Amino acid sequence: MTINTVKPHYAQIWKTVQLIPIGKVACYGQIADLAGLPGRARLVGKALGKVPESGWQGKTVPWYRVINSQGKISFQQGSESFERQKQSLQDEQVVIIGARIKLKDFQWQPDLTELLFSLEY
DNA sequence: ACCTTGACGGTTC
DNA sequence: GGAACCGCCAAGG
Repeated sequence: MTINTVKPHYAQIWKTVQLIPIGKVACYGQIADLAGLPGRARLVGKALGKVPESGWQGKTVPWYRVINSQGKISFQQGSESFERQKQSLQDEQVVIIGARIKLKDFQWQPDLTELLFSLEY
């Protein structure tokens, strides 16, 4: 995957997702805001669906750390994707009841000053 | 250029 | 909680 073949917005979203720490989760809308695309939560979902398996810019993209604003995994329960995401999160000690994750305990709360550097604004 | 699709979100009931 | 409704708008056909 080269930078030339990728939509700028996708790249920006993937880059932001790479900042979510192990064992934490973020909401689609939250990622959109941090990526400089306020209100574009749906675009984040789309972009995650296109995450290259091989990773992006040398690092993997932890797509499974992104859930919806209600604290739930967005895939339909029981689907293959759902189980894969749930398993990946549990592997990082994230507690999941059904499809629900307690945002209060596991939501990523980024340090803004740190972000300024990471995102190279 | 027009139309449909989305791993969404907030509002409201 | 949860379901229905509507706004959002880039991307892909």
